[in-house]
Amino acid sequence: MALNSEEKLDVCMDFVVHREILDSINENALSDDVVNELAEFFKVFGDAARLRILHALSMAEMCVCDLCEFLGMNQSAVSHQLKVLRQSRLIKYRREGRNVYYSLDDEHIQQIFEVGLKHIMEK
Amino acid sequence: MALNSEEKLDVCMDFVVHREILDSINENALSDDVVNELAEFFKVFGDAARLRILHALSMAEMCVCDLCEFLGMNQSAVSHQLKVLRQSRLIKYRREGRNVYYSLDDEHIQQIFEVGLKHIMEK
DNA sequence: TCAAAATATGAATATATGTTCATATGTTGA
DNA sequence: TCAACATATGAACATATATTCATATTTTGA
Repeated sequence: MALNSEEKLDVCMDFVVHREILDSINENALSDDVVNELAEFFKVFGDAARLRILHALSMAEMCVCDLCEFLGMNQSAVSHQLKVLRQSRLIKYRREGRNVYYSLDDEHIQQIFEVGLKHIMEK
Repeated sequence: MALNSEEKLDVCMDFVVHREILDSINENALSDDVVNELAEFFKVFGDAARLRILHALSMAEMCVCDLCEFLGMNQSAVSHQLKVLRQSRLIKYRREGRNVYYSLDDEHIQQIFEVGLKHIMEK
């Protein structure tokens, strides 16, 4: 298990450069499960249409038809994106007659936007 | 420009359901530029390998070879991912002899991780 | 009960993204 | 100057993702 700096590795051509650093980083590494869940979570924010939906819903509950008009996208595309957001548990919905009203279901979304905006503003 | 609730729209089959809400949301909508930049920014976090790189670099400066070993990925794949992170200005590098050392270049990365972790832990 | 509206969804297609392979570039020590 | 190492990168390929199209489901009002 524990390699020392004398052992060969197949990753690079020669020796690993900093064994001590690697050991300490491996100790504190996130589990595969956590990393994969995190990636899935952020992936959802990596699409302009979904961001616009989330941002709109942070201001008001909206039905699908409202969102189609706001986004300028057809109903099917919007519904597909809403499904992605639902499955990531970022939004929730309620039915009222023929309409389905969507709203945010995560109090961190605002923070996510803030951090992202800080990054793009400062750079 | 300003539609009232009597006018037809091609997005849905009939009338927009909530004109007032749409108007106020349109007023506060993010610009296309900002939304696209935000999406590009979050897209970078939407990959497990890049998350692991960022998380590792939050603990220590590392050379490419270290990262290959840590990730169990080949050198080319790692370099390609480092390029993505560089271009998003999330990491910086310095050369020291034959090695190139990478480190974080954005003080918001920690916060991004925290918010993401909160989400996956709570749900 | 039936037609029309609002929404959801599967399949197909187009596009974006990640990895690999081969090779180029930059650096060092002999 | 040259060989070997560390890293970067273009092209090809495989996979993932977004959108469209057609159609299914749910609900309401007549």
